[in-house]
Amino acid sequence: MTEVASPAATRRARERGEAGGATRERNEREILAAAEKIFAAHGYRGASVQAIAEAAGLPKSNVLYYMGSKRGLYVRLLERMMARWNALLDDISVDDDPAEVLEAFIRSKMALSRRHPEGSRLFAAEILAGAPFLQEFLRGELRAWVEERGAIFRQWAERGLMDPVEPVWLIFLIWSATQHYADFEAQVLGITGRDELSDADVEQITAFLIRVILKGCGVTPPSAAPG
Amino acid sequence: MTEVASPAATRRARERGEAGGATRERNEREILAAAEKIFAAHGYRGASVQAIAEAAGLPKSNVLYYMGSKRGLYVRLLERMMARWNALLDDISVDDDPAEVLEAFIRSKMALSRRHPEGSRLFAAEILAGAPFLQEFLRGELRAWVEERGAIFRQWAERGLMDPVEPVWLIFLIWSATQHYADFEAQVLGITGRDELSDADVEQITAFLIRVILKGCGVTPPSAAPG
DNA sequence: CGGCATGTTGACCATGTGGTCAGGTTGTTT
DNA sequence: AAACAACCTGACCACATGGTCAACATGCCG
Repeated sequence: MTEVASPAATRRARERGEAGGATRERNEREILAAAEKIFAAHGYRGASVQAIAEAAGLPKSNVLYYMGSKRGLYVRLLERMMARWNALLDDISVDDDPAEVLEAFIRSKMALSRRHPEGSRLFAAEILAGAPFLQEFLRGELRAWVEERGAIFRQWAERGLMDPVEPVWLIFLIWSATQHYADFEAQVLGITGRDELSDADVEQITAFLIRVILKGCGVTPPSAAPG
Repeated sequence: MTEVASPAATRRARERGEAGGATRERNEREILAAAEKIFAAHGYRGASVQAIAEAAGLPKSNVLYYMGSKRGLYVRLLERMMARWNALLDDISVDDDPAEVLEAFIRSKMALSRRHPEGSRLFAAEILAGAPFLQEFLRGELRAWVEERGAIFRQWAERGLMDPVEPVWLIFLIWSATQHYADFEAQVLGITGRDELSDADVEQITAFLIRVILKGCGVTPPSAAPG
């Protein structure tokens, strides 16, 4: 009567009337989402494949069938997050307006933390552990990214468009301030006494950061630019 | 001939000519330091008593003999860190100078992160995991701490001593910016290409943060106060 | 239908986990 | 010396870990 041996996930998929090839894609997505959450909360060692499988609603064996190994799954998640990261503020030039660029930088970084809080925490946990999987990325791509932007900031300072601050510390300031709301969400919610931050809250925080950081660096907002 | 059964730690202690009661104290200190490092890097679940014992140079049984349980050890470490935290910026008043207070705030928070990077990371890992052991502290003591300081910031704004910024976001900004250099040390070192941050680096960063944040909030340094 | 790739999973394995405990050594007091 | 508490630790336990595998189900092609 009841189809005892029908795989749970496939059965569920079929009940929703999904097309053939969509199952794999859906399962993978669900596994990646579950894994991101577990790895973010407990770090690489603290996460167990069993816990990921339960969060994804699949047997442990199935998770390993799709992902090969715990390590492979973790690396894949890190790479996904680095790709999102790399899409940020891809091209800026010395001729751009500092105020606009810095505002866009803060906004897009804040949006990334808000859209992918688990990914952000996953990254944080990896760094806390000493970045065993990300050494190369940090010392290579990311370092170059920072230096390129830093060079532009410096030229802006020379042109008198902003104070002569050390660009690297400025970038770290923006990173930390924005990342804080994803990584330390539990602290933020506990102290503010809320269940979650609304879009309005986030907009208010973003505006605060833009205002304080731009003013703090002596960057004049575009509307007040000398004509 | 050789005293086979003499406990390793005790033997070592005696070789250094330590007094009687000092051994326990020394072992406890060593265990706490080792545990802080391991918990900070791998979180509560990811840390193993075995790893802590090895880092402390003691048998696992000995660690459990001193600390009772993994959980008890973890809680003890958290409490030690919260005590350090609570000692910060204990009493400020509306009549204090905003510039001096904010500078002292940033300086002392930066010093805490620098003096106890492992404790700082331990705290970060606990928050990343959703603060399972610190809910009470966050919603109680720490929240009250923030609200008290916030009230003073607000009065300063009313008196025109600083811009009317939301105090909570300002406190989070200072926390995140300072904590960053402990929690994300691996990232900072990777990007700057150094082995460690020197005292001079830290002083430079501290000065940068003080300058940008005070200016960003419209706080006039004491030397330039209207007379 | 038959055949083959793909998907699915319970049972299993070696290893690691937190924690207990018996049996020992040491330090202190008498 | 004797007695007692404190200290120390290897051996052990029940359980969880990441990963393998054989057995089976299914999807798709002819």
